[in-house]
Amino acid sequence: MKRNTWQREAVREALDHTEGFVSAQGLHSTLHATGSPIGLATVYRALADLAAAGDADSLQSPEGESLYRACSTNDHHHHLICRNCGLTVEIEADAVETWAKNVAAQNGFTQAAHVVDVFGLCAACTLASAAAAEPAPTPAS
Amino acid sequence: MKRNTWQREAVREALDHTEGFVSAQGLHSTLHATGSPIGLATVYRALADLAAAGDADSLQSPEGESLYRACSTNDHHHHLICRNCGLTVEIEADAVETWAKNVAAQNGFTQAAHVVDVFGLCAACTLASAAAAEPAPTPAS
DNA sequence: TCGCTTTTGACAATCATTATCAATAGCCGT
DNA sequence: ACGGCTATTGATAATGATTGTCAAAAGCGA
Repeated sequence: MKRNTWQREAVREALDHTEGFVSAQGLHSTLHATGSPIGLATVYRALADLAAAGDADSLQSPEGESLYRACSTNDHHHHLICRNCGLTVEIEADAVETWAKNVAAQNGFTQAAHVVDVFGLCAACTLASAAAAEPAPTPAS
Repeated sequence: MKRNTWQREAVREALDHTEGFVSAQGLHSTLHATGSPIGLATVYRALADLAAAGDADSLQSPEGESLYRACSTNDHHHHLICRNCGLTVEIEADAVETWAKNVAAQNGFTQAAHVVDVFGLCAACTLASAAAAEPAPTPAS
């Protein structure tokens, strides 16, 4: 049976109050900062439960950490993430959803889950990056 | 300066001869199996170099490991991967390519890279899984 | 309220990956 | 072809995130 503990509530709430993605460790830090003496392992477990229950979305940062985000809507959507500043834009992808389902079905696959995320440089970072590249275009020794 | 070592060649070749994705560790094992006394750290480095040079693609499995695949063709395609037996089916996704590009552009993003992979259970594993689930469908206590 | 069961939490274990650093081997200029 | 400088290698330790362990504490039903 699933019991109702303040710890789980705390994690859920902390996640709700977070915009963008947080790592389990980050969320743990946040919770500690707000005074909760919650344990790290518990945060991991709560996060995993939340994700399993569909109340949270999880993805992996390019660095390999698992990031979580509150799933405010039932709508399944994906993200466009700036690899430099972390800006996250929610994108709808009905076309992709359908495509993924079809592709899986056509190949006899079931329980299809898809990883669809677009990483890039947002407008601001594109400019910054271009500017940073200017000063030292000479790799000569 | 970039030197040319047999180790790097070995990694590149091993990757070329591998269909689907391999983890760095897996590739290391494969290399050892073929007799190369190459070191694990070196495999990681070579793989990272290859990826940085655009000669290899990398993605992360749902379990958090980094998987690599040879970028043998200019054709950009994606994969449908069986999460149970590892069967990999190459899939074309022109529609997705276009979609990803558009979405990125619409949000001012540049250098868009997308991670589009579908994980699921292949037909065979679906059957096996269903069979395994049969014996105990009653969760009652 | 009582008792059983789940959950917690501190810590150890695990796993992939990266850093370290001395020894080796490539490459360049002579 | 040779010497020397320096990138690369590789064994191992370090790191860092995540998961397992297990006794103690708390929640929920009776």
